[in-house]
Amino acid sequence: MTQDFFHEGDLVGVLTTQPIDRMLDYKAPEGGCHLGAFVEVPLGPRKVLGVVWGKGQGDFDYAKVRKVIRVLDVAPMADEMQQFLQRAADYTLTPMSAMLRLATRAPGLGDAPSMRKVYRLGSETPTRMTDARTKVLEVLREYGGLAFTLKEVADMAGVTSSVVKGLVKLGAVSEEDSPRDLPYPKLDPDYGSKELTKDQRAGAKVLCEAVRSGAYGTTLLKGVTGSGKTEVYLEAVAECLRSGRQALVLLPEIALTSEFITRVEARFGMKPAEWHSGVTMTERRRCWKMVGQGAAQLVVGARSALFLPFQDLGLIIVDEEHDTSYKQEDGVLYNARDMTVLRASLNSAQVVLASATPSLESWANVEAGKYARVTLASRYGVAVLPKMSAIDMRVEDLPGSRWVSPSLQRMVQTRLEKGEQSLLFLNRRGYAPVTICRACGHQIGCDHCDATMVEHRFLKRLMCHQCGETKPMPSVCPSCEAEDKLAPVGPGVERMAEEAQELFPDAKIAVLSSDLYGSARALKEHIESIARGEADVIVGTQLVAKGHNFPKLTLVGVIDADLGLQGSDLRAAERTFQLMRQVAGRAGRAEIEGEAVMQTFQPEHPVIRAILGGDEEAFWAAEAGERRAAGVPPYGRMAGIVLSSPNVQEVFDLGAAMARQDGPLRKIGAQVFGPAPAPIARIRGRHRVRLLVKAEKTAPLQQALAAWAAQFKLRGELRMAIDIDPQSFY
DNA sequence: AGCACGCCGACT
DNA sequence: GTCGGCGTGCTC
Repeated sequence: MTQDFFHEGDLVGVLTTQPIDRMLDYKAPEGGCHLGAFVEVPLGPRKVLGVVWGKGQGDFDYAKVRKVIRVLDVAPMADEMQQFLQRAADYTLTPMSAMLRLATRAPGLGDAPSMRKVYRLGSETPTRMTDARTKVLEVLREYGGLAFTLKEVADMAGVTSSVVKGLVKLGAVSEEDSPRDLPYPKLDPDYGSKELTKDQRAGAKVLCEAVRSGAYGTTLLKGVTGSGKTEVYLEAVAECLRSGRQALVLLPEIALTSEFITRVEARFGMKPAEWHSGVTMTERRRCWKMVGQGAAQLVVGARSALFLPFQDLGLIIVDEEHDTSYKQEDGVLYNARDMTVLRASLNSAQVVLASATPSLESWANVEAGKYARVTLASRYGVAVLPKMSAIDMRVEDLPGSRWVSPSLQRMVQTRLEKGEQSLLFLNRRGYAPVTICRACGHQIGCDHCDATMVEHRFLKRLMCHQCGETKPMPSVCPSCEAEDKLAPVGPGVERMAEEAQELFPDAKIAVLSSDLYGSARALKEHIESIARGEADVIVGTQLVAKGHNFPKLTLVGVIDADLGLQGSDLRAAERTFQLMRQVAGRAGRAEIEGEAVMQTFQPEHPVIRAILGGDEEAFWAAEAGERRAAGVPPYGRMAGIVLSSPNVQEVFDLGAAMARQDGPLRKIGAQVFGPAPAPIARIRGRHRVRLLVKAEKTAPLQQALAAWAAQFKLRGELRMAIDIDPQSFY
């Protein structure tokens, strides 16, 4: 058992938020401190935030050891939280100080609890009554001794604040100091229980029993849109609240929170705590502190809510678990879904991964018996699938620069005439074409990798983004030797929009791509206007799949269904499949029948066939088979290393040196690919180069990566980021 | 992260 | 001489 209290003068090891990747020894302050205490410590000329991580090392010149300045007035970090941060740091190869910064992302933690004046009914009766005074006293009497802020009282009574102040002077209203950070109102698990369908009841029962067990476990909750997943997992939340433990619901997008909060309020009578980048500083601080004191029973938030200081976390819901935004792509690189499972296992908590279209990782974990599974049938009985079919692009008569086949064009035209919406879907955003032969469907691949070559316009060459190999653009197809049939595939959404406008000159075309919007709000407004019908044809990327409801949408045309099938992005087939299923869910809700078509050069490909067949298990089995054969996640492990610098030469030189000196990686049988330009080759003036590392599932990848990276000193402006389990590959 | 220290080129 | 660029190292 580790020591959990330190007396004044004892040596303690403190982890600070400063980027020093080790504990520093301090002397415990007057009155001592607990293990896990949040403290302020002197560091050079500054005072910094830290956590008492354990006993001091005692290996530092004792005369130089300084004393902890003070213990902050917040709950100490729980032992499980310390372990969680340590394990997450080890897994993601993130310095501990950066993990601690993630866990202390609330303003004013060090401040004394801030106070404000509150007002309640006093004991005296004023000698002279006025209408305004009567109003105030009536309102306060009505709320039986509850305290309110000055503004609240004045507003409720419909008087000015000076009336209230006058009553304070007379003693008829009392004025007191009260902490600004108030506990969240109690949620009532039985407040608004809804009548559930038989299916939902069965699912809820399984989840509630798991919660009652008080042990760790993960359950995949699968149900199509409209099957009532939310109601089911809210029952698990209710059960968690009854057991007196805290619950956390993670949502992939801030845009979804306000609607969700409303549903929580309807179910539990009060609003839960909210945590994401959109909440105010004051509210953030309140949330952080109250979560730490156990005075917030339920938190609804974005992925970073996983790092809140829960005292007794019993349940974590990851809604839309397949959503790629759970993977943090800058700063500390972590996958919130995976970290959720880690945190829950350390807390003896339950995890519910909810999705209509689960990720292959989760599917594989169910298959392997690691996760339980609850499947909800559609509320409308048999799941309604839209008509799904393929358009064989090899037989379509299509000019070189066009991507909407005549067949698809006719289908869109039909919808236009009926006043319905069509969506032209591109599997990836930006401009990242594949070179394909229009005669035989052959895609030009890299000779060294299982990846397609990407045309780089400024270089006038083809380049492999896995290994960096380049070759000149061939004039005949390497497979069927047809001349002048090679064409770049994968137009950017902007190019698609142009084509759509030419094909449908009278239609209103809307482009929906995340990189076209400055703010989340502007994007949300645009989505809403499209949903209202202010577009006839939507040209969009992945974004459209994110749970937005377009009631008038009845046709989805996947422009480039092939992109996922050649290893350019290992999750592209999965995403195509998820999109198709989500369209299916939507079509099942609307009264009008939906239809989905995929343009493909490989209609006989097993993945395409599985998607069209509508047989999910067949799709996952086929996809799992491909990934297993390729040794990629979830059957193998990958890591990305991104090097960046304002100096192009510098990054490429280091990248080449790292690829050469791969001893530590070869020791564990891992392979290095690259360097190649990173997915986004230049960000804010910094050139980026990426290496990919592939290893067997059981290989000690992190240690090898650490040893490998340690061989290189980063000087000047050079930066290195290691991304375990990267999401994007293209 | 900051901040001091120190080593080298360019200036008063 | 000495001012100031920033590369290196330290903070308990």
